[in-house]
Amino acid sequence: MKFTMAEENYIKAVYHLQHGQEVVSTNALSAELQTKPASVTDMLKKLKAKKIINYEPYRGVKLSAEGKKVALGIIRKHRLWEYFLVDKLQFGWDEVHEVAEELEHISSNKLIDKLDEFLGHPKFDPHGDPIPDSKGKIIAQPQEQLSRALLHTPVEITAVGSQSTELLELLKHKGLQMGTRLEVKKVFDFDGSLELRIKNQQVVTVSRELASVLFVKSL
Amino acid sequence: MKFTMAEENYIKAVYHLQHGQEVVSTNALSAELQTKPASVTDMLKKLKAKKIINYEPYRGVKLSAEGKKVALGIIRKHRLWEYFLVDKLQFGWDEVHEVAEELEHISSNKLIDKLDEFLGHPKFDPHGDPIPDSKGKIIAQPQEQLSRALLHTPVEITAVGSQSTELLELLKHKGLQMGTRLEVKKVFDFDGSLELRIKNQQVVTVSRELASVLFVKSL
DNA sequence: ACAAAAATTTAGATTTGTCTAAAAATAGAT
DNA sequence: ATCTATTTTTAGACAAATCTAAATTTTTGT
Repeated sequence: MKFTMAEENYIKAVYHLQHGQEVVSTNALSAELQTKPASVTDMLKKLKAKKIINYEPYRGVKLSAEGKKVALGIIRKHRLWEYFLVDKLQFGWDEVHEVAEELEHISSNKLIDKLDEFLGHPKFDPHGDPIPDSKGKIIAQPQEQLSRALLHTPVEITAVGSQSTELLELLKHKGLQMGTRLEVKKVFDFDGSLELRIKNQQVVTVSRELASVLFVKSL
Repeated sequence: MKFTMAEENYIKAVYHLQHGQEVVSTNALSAELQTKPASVTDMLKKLKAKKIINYEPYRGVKLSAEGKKVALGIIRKHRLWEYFLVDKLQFGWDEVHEVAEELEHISSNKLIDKLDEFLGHPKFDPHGDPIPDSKGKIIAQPQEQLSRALLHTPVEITAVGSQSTELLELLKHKGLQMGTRLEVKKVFDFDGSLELRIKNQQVVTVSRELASVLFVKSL
């Protein structure tokens, strides 16, 4: 089955919002996609007719089995292109998201499989998110939030929970990126902010909000 | 200025059809773009309003200076992507056109400049067509039609005059591609067909139509 | 349990790019 | 020079994706 760009963007948004949630609300989709709730309702009807989602009016929405496959295909393309941009074209890891949003809609399957091979079948994109394989299989990452890391224990940043320009700008400013090694030195109960020591060098402070979207693994 | 995909396709079509012709007709655009003449008229009004073309009703259309710049930008993207697909992803030179038709609409200038650099600033695409540089400068190719080549003179194929699937299929079948060396052995006046000897080996016959869209240079 | 608030859907309109059918303009042939 | 054939444009309609405003359903607080 073929999909328009708009349809693909809705499918991807449902997939992303579905994590944790049982069903996704019209309002959540409207916020994610920067459209009005009324527009979301229209599209949900269309996707339901195509059997991509399960949807009953007022009851929320989830992807069908078929919908999940489609979503993983789009995410595979997005993350492979991001890897290409960083690894081959020397983009910064914080500048690739918008471009990949366009590239992910190129339809050729042959293209994406050859790109995958050219890149050496990478398993993670530059933000640390796993890349689905050509059958839609995706490595489940045991992600630990930085905000729950133990004090004085060396960890490495493995993923960021969003690709917003604002978040990526903040990370760059603090000197944090994928693979950065650090320890939590102190937690302030007042506001949940953390004091980190990066690679035994600079000390930086991050807010509770930031610490909750940074994922780490112990070293 | 930003353009929709449909607008970009019209701009590119006017550019391609303008070669040789003084002005381009509505019917020619309608044939090239597989749309009805009435749709072409609508779009021409829109592009005229954006000052991309010079157009007076019933009088045909040509690109403005600005329009030419836009067209060269799109062609640059198309040909760089074709080069990438063949050189890096190992596509056959006859399979890349359709995919490049999609990739050429990706908007990031940074992407295309980095791609150009990654590819080593190639001057010709896999069909032998020159790639405009980032300022829109394009090497004017002194193209000689195979149908006008001298008898018994070694030449090399440097370009093909169209990217239609049908043409590319025929070339593949005849064992002809970019860089193939051959000599014209005989010209049949009855139908304008040519007998060629490829690399001093096989002899193949090509029609007048085919010979007129193959471009060669003397060796 | 029920009224107010919030979320969601419906109804009707808009924009973009396309179409068909009909009208108008141009070009060609004698 | 004029009439016919061809080309092109106009007029009106449609599908996709969006919007605003109004109606409806669900949730929440007391």
